[in-house]
Amino acid sequence: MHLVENDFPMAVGIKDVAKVAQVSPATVSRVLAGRAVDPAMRERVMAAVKSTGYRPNLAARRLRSRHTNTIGLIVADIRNPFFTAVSRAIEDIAYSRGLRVILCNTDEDPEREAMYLQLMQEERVTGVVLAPSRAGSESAGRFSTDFPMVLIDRAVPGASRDCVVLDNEAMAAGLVTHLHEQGHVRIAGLFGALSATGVQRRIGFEHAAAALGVDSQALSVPHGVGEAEKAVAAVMSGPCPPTALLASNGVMLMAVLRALHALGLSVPDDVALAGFDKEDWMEFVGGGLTVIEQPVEEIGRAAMSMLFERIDHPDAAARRVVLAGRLVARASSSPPHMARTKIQETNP
Amino acid sequence: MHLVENDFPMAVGIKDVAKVAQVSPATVSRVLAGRAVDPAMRERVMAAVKSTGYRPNLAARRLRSRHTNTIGLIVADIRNPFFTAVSRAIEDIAYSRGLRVILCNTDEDPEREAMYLQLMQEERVTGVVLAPSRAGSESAGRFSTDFPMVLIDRAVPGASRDCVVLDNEAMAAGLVTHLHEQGHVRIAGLFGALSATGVQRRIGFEHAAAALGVDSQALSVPHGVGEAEKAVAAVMSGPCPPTALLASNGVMLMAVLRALHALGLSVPDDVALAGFDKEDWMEFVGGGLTVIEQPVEEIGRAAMSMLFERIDHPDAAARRVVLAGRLVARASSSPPHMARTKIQETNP
DNA sequence: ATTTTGTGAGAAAACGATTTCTAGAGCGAT
DNA sequence: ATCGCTCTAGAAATCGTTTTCTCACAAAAT
Repeated sequence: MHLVENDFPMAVGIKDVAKVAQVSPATVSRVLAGRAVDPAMRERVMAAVKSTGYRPNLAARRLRSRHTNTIGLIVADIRNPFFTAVSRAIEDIAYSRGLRVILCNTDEDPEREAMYLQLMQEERVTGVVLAPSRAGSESAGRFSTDFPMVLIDRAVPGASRDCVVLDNEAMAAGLVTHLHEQGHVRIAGLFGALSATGVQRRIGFEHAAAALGVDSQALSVPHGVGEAEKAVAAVMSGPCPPTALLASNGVMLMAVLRALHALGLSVPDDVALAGFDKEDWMEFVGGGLTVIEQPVEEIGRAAMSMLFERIDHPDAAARRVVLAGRLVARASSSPPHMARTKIQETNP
Repeated sequence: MHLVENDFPMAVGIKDVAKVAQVSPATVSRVLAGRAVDPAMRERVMAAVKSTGYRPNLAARRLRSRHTNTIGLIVADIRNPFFTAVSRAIEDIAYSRGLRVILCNTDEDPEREAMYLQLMQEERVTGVVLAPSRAGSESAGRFSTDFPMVLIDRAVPGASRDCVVLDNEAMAAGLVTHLHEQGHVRIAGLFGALSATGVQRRIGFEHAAAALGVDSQALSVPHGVGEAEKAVAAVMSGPCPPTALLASNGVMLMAVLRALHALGLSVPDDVALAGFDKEDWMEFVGGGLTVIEQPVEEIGRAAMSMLFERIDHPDAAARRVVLAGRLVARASSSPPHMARTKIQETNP
């Protein structure tokens, strides 16, 4: 027995198919594009395609036809489950519409973001969905691109660009209100320093805290391993530590949890915890983590339909879709001092 | 103030640049490709590129040069953190080598997998890294493609194809051995029905259990929400339920956890739990989940270097790289009956 | 019966780059 | 001084399709 030798399929092109089917290349093209041709010829062409194993060369097709049927999807962090969820939604929609997707991951690096945006230009993509980094959102918002683009998750408030975002301020305020209702009056919030989202959530947090008379402390945490841990350690070792912590996204939530774990503090007995982004595992820690769940599918759908409309009407006015999240209240935001209360009941 | 009007950049091509720089298109091409040209001309060309805002058309470039500098990455489930981790590693390597990546997600659907493989053909990709579904791995293993391809994570044992896989049998056996050492003698394992990986882990599980005299029960769980929950409920409600559960991957582990939660059982007090794939949150549940950690970066690196070698030597013999995982032993695999033991110590 | 209209198929142009081919220039060796 | 070699730059061919152009033929309208 020997391996299947490479029979040298020798790059069968449309001309070869045409020769086999005894028609012109143009006719093969027309058959493949599903346009009107004589049924008998169509039959011959289909047979020839099958027998030759012909696969059209997409580069040639795109060059000549001048549309790529490709969209770019540029996200800041593919490991963040929020982005993978949105990506899947977008990908499904795109492929069901016959569009290919180029997925790019910037790792919150504005330079890589710019590089990818330029790549999209060179690919002559039909459109782009972009979750910009903070620095990126400023330039992306300002400068005009050759292709339709919609921003998701993060967007500068001023720039006139299509975007779909969460109502971050309201959601952050909702979280603070919830914690306040649970009896928390000293709350610290940790916000990503690099994303517009983090900034907006911080603003909502601070305003709500001020309005409710909550003693609040907002920290901007740089992107990078260990940063959140340091911040939590600092805030919890103060003279009068907060009774509740708020994290501005799922990754941050994870980092806060690790920091608390390292400090030997448990949720919610020693400190309450709430945040953004719902991930599957969150129902198992701290008796269930209280979070704002984002409508990921809807974000994807909205982004894609905005993109399609933008493609159809390049000169229409920019629109901004603001979606609401859902507060998932669970045990991690329980009232403060429960642990101490219990001890007092038990000890004397 | 009015918006920036679209000034119709009107598709500036290499000829326009050539005209501005007063050289031939060939010279522009050579400058851009970094080949030897008169420094003065190079200067003029660079200036012209900058002033015209020229971006090369990749479709044209690929058509003429006959290489796409693109690799396809086809994974079964992008939401599975294992695949996102491997994807990131591969993406980083590819981009650092000047290759673009097309990321595709098959959702364990052999039909989509075949569709994507065909797409890769049409894109004339330089190579493909594929994590096949079970049905897919059989066909992908058998049939020859026009491009170099390496399989990751899952691979049929017989087929002569490059692949990099975990030593699944040994790792599963290691997990069983570990549980046995902890005193567990009744273990149930849940394995994905659709992946070759699941099958191999099941074999390792069964062999090790038999060798150690462990009372084992192996279940194949179909892909789909709720399937694992049903299986766990069935196995735990039997007359003599196992004292430990083993899950064949991270997603399964999550599902088992949810099922146990629903049944009101806690880990490890009511039942021990261990599995494959290490995710960040796992240190927080059940006192820390015992898992086999896969060397994701190394898998990505190995896959890429195999792919490069395959590209350089298309006719070399197929190779199989088998990597070892690392057992992360934590509290979730604690000895059985600890809860009862504690109660006995405390109560009398 | 003749002109108009419409339709389908082949020939040829075009898409935008890279690569090959060709010619001229520079330079060292005989 | 001539030959031959290397090297650079422009002209032209080329990659594999789709699209436009052209024409023949058939059906509809006058």
